Amino acid sequence: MPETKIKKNEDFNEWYNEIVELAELCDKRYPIKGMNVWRPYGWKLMNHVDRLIRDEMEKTSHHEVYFPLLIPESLFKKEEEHIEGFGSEVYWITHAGENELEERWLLRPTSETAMYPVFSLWIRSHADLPLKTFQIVNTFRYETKQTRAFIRVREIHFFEAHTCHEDFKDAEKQIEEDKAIANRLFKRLCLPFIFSKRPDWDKFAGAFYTISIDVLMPSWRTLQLGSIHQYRDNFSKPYGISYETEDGKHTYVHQTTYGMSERILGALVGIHSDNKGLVIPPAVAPTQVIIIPVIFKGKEEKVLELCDMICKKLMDEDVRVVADKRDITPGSKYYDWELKGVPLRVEIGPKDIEKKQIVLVRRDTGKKKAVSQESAVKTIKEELVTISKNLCDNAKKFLDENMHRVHSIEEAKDKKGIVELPWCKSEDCALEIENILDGNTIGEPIEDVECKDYSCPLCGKTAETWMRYAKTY
RNA sequence: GGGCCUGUGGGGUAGCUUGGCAUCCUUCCAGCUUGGGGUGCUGGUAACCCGAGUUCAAAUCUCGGCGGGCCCA
Repeated sequence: MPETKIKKNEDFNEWYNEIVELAELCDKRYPIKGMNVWRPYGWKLMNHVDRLIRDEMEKTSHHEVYFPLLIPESLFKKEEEHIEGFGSEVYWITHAGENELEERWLLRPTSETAMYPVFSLWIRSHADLPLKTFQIVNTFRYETKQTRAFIRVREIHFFEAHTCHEDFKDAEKQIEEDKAIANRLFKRLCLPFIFSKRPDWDKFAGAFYTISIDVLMPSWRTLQLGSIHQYRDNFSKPYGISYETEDGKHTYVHQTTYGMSERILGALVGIHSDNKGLVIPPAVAPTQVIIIPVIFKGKEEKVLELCDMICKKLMDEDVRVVADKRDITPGSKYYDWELKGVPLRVEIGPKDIEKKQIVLVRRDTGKKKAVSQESAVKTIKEELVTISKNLCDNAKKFLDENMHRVHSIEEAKDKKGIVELPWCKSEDCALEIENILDGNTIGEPIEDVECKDYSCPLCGKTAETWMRYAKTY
């Protein structure tokens, strides 16, 4: 069996580095820190994730746009908190050709300040609302900390949805829709997650509030995969996005945004994969089924014929399938495709021709089974569903086993993963607990928040809700 | 923000202390062979991160840069 040198359960971070390179997801040898090359397989995988996101956007009447990469300094500076939050990590363009620019431009760290001046032109009346847009682009943040493939990078593959609404209430409805989108999307990715309302001091620069989408990695650190922001009219005022109401008055729109990145890929790799390589959920696997002909000299014809036939049948059913006819031994093909995380392998050899069967091997469990050629397509499609379910279940089990609702700091100290402690809503208490537990605040739960029988484990005041703490990426 | 480690063919390494022909495995290419878990054999391609310094001579010593990794705030 192929094995990584570093084992997942011994040194997760090193294992992760090894696996992204071995599986040819990205090439980290590009000579700028945090700017990695997407290799074909990694990019295909990312595109499949993007495809699911686009599907969800389509279903919910968001429209795709593409705004320029460069933003003039004057536009960027209109919202004070925003520039304070991002100021230290933007890349500036100061020169073009031989000339110094009169006004500096920056590479978007996110696109609010590029889009909103234009939204103010697009939106004139209530009939233009809601405006629901999204784009999938590269954004740039000058990261000074340690970078890590897909998890902390300087050029970010970024999904950002931006919406404008008549009032706060309608924007809140959008946030409900966003949560439903997350539920559907991450189910297909087999990634169980938690929503948390981030504490005020840690919300997005300029937001009224922020809801984060976090998963728990096998290193017991959380990884934030997405954010949903309620802006209220914090941006529409400085950027002048107003509309005429039915009764002829002018008022500012309320806005939301939704952001996700290639961190999803980092989570897929980290959570599902093993020491043999990637394990990719069928929904995003670039190849869902790999067919391996087992060829013996003189008998290859019938084997290849059957491979082609099964391959074609699966293609007709929209299964992403490849028949690997390379002139190398079957064993080395098994290694290759296990490394690449293909969910299901089909082996077809002379024995199978005789018995009118084919052999299926699952990537997640390694289990083999023979099925009749007649029912092959049906069984394969069922197996893909089963594999998905199994990946979901395993990941859910890990998350559940590592979420702890406790009432004292002492209890919290020896827990791995995410702990929830009663919280009095004071920033000082939360920051002190961060120190004691050597973790970070993730935020408050947004459901099941009842906590009135408990007191803050630090100051002793009656708790108003729970606060989650974890080590984070 | 602070500290430590590190950079040798595509990947992984030996050599560095004590300066003098760069080791081995793997990958890759060609051919034959093999084929239900990396088939075997033969041949071949391919490397000292960049710059400056010390020296007759630098992968090796010194300084700087860039890159990679780890730890602490």
